[in-house]
Amino acid sequence: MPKTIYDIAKAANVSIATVSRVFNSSNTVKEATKKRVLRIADEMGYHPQAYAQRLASRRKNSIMMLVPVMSNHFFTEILKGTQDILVDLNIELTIQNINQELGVFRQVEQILKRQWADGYLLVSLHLSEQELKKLKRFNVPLSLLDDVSPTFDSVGFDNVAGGYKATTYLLEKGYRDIAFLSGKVSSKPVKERLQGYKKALMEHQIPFSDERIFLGDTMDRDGFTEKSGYQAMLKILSNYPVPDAVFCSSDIKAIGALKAIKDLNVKLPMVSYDNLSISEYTGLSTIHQPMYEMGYHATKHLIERINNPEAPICDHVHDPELIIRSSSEI
Amino acid sequence: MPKTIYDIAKAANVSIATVSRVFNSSNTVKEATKKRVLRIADEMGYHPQAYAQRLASRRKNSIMMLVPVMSNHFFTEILKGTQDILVDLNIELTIQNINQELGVFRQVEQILKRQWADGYLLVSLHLSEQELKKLKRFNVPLSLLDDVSPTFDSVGFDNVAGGYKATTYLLEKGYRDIAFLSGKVSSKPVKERLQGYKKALMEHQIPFSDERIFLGDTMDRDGFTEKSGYQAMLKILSNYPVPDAVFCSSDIKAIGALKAIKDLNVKLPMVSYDNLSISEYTGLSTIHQPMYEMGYHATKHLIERINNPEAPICDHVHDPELIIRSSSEI
DNA sequence: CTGAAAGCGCTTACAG
DNA sequence: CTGAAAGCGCTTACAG
Repeated sequence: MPKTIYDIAKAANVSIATVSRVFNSSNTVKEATKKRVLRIADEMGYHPQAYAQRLASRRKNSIMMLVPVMSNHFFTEILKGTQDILVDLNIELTIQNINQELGVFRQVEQILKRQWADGYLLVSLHLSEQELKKLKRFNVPLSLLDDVSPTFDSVGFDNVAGGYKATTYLLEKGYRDIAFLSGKVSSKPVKERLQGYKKALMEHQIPFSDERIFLGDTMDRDGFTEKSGYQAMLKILSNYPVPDAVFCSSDIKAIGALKAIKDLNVKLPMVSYDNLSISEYTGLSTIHQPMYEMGYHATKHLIERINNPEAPICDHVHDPELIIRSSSEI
Repeated sequence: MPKTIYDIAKAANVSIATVSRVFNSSNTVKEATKKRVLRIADEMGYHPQAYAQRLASRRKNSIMMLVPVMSNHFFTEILKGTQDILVDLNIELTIQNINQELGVFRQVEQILKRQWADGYLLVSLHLSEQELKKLKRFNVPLSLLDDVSPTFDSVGFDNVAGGYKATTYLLEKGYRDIAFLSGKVSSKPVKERLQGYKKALMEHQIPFSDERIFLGDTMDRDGFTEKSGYQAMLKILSNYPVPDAVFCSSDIKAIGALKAIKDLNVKLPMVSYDNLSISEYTGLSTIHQPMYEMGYHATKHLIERINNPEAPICDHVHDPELIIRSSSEI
């Protein structure tokens, strides 16, 4: 049987209040008593139960991160930024995986209701503005990461600008027939990147055509997989006329696409999106997103919001940066 | 202010016991009452608080996964296996990140003491046998993943066999001077893979030499990074004589190594380890580990252990499988 | 089918 | 510096 505060109190010959004070590092406890209690607690393997503690204190000292883990590297970087803030403040972080197939909004709502944490970090969840407004009623600090919204604090990317930058680069190199290697079309970032692509075309007086959007057949993880990129590139290369450059919606897809290009032994310049750490080693020209900084800022905003619920809402939009490596230089 | 069970009880004109029963889907509540309570609760945005609920019921219905998130793809696959079991059983999963720089054992101990969950899944933590024994005293269900131990249920890989298989393949192709591209030498999987490498050499009467072990300079994430692989391969290629084949301790390192090979425009056959999903698209010959299955089995064992603490300890060791692609075929 | 009441393991004014 | 006691928001025999 696990030990309780009563067991420790009895063994140390003090009241439970004293034991509690020791564990909450109150400095009103005599040094000798403190030491004794700590020793006995250690011997008996005791530590206050998280649940009881949080119920009684009504403080949670914890924030929760909701993520669709699909985003691998992306997520790891964000996590580093988050942890760098939290460690100093001694705030606990719990990660909850959101299953994209099971109704994202309902899962979020369920979690908020249960009052696990002092605040929540919603990563890449892309809820609609309407859904976000509904979450307001829980009246709980909440920060969006990889998203922008007037409803909550948010730290996002300008995906439109990213798509625009990537496409413009290819246009300025003289390519006219640029394909868009898309992810799942309903995905918010994909839509925005496409929008930037269109804008760039328009500025160069190149008509946009639906037929220049290519998709893989596999659509798990919003189509952000190597396989899906491979399939789409196969389609691009079997098209007539073959486009003379490609803007690819993600690095992971680009890795798959690169293989198709290699397998068919052709050349096709490509710029993609994300700048994962493998991208540097596979020579991808790509749009970089400062993920660490995002994690850092979003977490910071959340903490500030917890401490001051009435502060004006703030949103950060990080500018995308184009990084040129070999994939775009034929 | 968040609503409590009292608010709902009052609004619905029932006792708090009835409200509680509704949320615990007891079937002793009259259908009409149930509906009314549910409607009112929904209107008021009420749901039982996790903390209070778990304290009162002494059931947690939740398991916790402890991971050093360093392992990207690896982890994602495992998570899928875990979730596929948990969803059906309606058990909650909490993910806790373990910081490898902050004393793994102490963090684990701390978490176990706080009694968050009914059981814990320790992923790739590689605690020593001695440390594991110390955890016994918490008397809590615990399953190891990517580890083997007689002390707890475990699902691991035979890293020695994997290293042996990879090296033997290269030996049988006729290569005699095979380098080992290592990760951090203190890492348990690295040690074991090295052991398999040595065993294979010995069987072919090839003397082992420390000078054939190459390391990168960057050692974050136990040296499992592209950068570290790149650095190490640069060393290999500047060595005289240049080895005629390489066994690389991880796919991520191999991606970096591949770039070095390409940059210097040489050829060097290589087999690596992990079979990440990018490996298929970058042509890595590698050792495959069935990660999904592992997640699945480890979770299953944990649930069984929770239901039957006295069952005999069981451990699964998954056999590694060699997958040949282009990187080893010059 | 429903309610009154004890209890889960803590924290924290309050009093000394 | 320490203790007695109320309370955090729930669940669950027990009784009806």
